[in-house]
Amino acid sequence: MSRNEFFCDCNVIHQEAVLEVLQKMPDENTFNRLADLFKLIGDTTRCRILFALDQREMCVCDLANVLNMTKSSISHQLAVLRRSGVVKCRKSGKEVYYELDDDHIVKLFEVGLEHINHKG
Amino acid sequence: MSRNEFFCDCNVIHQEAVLEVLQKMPDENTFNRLADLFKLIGDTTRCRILFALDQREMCVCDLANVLNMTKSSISHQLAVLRRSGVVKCRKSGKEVYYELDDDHIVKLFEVGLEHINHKG
DNA sequence: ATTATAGTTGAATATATCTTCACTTGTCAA
DNA sequence: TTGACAAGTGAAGATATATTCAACTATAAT
Repeated sequence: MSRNEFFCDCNVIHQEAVLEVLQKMPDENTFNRLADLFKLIGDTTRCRILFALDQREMCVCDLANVLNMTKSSISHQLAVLRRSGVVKCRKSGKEVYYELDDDHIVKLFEVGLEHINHKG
Repeated sequence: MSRNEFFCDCNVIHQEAVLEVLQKMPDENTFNRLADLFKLIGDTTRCRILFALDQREMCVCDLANVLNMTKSSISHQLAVLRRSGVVKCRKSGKEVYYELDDDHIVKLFEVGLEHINHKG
């Protein structure tokens, strides 16, 4: 096989391996959404927000105190989480209360914690 | 309660909620490691590499062809994955074969895929 | 030995993203 | 109606990170 049949800057070592795996690979969109999901929880601040909201519903000010960060910073991150559909909110007077809106997030945390407790 | 007992730029709305959640929160190190884990798989390229390696062991050149990217780019990302202990490699002649070295990664993928299939 | 190739690596550029700051909005209380 | 405060937001600055490019190493084949 010549290198030009594939799109990399090298020769193909194992053609059948490449083709076999290519067939099994999900499409680009799936990977983008998967990576976006993990990127979403791949930030210390958002991790802590989600963990806190898994304990109980909280308003922005409470979260700011729990995380020891400014309301503005928390609010920006909550907007990200809201847009991604992993948290939802309800307004009550001047306050806005947030809670988790996704069971999978908790599962991901559990598996993630297993991982880091298992490793050094 | 005065605002100065807490560290945020606002008053505390629900003191007991804050204290209760604070008690349940893991320490900083745990969140850093958790976020780092998710950040690790929160990248399209690394997602695809890990997915491919979950199908079978592959060398760098094969991976480059599967992902349609340069060897250099793949190699950089493999170094990241190696340092984090989620892949391991063995050398054979001129080639270096990589494989998954972490069961949790596959579990995380499964839960992640459930999530994105469940949502729109 | 020389050449070709698989793989790694450092530096640089480009891009994404997190926090801060200043301002705005909406709601409650006086 | 005015003041206070919770929350949201756009812009800016700072930081992190992904890919490219150009060496460089190591191995195999001639």
